[in-house]
Amino acid sequence: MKKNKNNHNNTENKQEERSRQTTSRILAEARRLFAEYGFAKVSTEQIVTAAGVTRGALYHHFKGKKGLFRAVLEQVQAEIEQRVKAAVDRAKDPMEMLIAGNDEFLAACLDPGLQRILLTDAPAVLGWEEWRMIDEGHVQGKYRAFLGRLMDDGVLRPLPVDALAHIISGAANETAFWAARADNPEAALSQAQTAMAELIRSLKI
Amino acid sequence: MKKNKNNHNNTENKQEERSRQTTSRILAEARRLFAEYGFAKVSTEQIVTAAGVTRGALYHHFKGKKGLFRAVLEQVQAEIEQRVKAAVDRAKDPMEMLIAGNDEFLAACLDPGLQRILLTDAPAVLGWEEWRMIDEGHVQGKYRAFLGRLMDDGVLRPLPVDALAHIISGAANETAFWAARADNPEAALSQAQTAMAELIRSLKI
DNA sequence: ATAAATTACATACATACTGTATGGATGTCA
DNA sequence: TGACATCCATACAGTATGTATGTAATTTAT
Repeated sequence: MKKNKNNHNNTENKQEERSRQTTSRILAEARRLFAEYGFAKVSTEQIVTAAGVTRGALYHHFKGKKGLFRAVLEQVQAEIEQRVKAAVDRAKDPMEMLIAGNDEFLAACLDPGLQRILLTDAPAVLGWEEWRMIDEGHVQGKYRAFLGRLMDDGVLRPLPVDALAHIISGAANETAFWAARADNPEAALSQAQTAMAELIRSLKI
Repeated sequence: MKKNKNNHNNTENKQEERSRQTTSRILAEARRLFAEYGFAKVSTEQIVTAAGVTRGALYHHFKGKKGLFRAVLEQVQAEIEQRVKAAVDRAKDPMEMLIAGNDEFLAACLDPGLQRILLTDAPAVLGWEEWRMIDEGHVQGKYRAFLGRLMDDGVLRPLPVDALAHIISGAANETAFWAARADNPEAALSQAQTAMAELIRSLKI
């Protein structure tokens, strides 16, 4: 037997608990260090030392440095998705949902550390295709869905949905970089949100 | 004395010629390998072997692997700038120039190898800020210039120029990735160009 | 013209980092 | 309780970068 399958509820399992602790501590330190210094400049040794374990633990729980990065990325993506989803749900009609989601995405990406992980390192480390596939399940997919729906409803002019989804999401990514580095990031964020909203609205029929 | 200052015309200088040869061969092989495998997966040894020299030559002419990458990037940027410039010059009014330049940029970025160097690896290797500064002098600056001019002329709605320049250029970058990976890249390119042109035109007053 | 100095590399070396193999300690289950 | 699995530390091998040193070719100075 491998798994404790009939351990239905919370029969306390010390190993599982220990694993979770170690895994999450490695994950947390990796995220902090990747955010601050970037993937290439952080060694696995630094990460595990900060987490109070050895590289053995890292390679036991993750598929190498890349695997660890992937896990960090998924965590970041999940958090952003949650924020965006909440903002979207607060909006009324689809058009406002799209814009609210975009606003929230821009706001969430205002942190340079998060940007480095999500937008700078991820495509380089995982390759654009894998990055895109991961993002598709979180942010990118939503853009496409809303744009498609808005076109079907006759709110937006008919345009190639795929192309447009990438246009919008690419614009958002790059704009987030810019806003984060601006002299006044908050003001820049606001400008970026306004400009993108204007642009999206100008796609109406 | 250090320099051969009074070597005005083509008094043949063997050392200079040799340097140029070596430098350009290293540069060419580096570009080819970076394009195919990405910065991280190519070793300096591979590059110099392909170029028929040793790592000593590389470190003599460039500031390490990063310095070599920077040189490759500048070369790529210069080529793209030239293509874009030519396309812009062929257009009539400023609005058409902007769109023609954008079309040409998208077309130039259709090569995945070029994308990897210019859009994927460059920000990760050099950091977003240095990447931006380099691009500012080539592509990004032109977007801003045209957008600013079109607003001053009252052709485009008044919007924050900086934000808009990043929106457009970010959209172009991401769209290029998408088009290059599409089942039919040529068709996707065409769609991307059309969609972006539509979007830019919809910013008119 | 020849000695001195500079340039353009090649070679050798020190260091660092990744991934894997191995082993031990603890926990789990029959 | 004994077999087995899990978790993780340690040791090791391979590879990569950057630097220091040496050398031959070439340019400059006298």
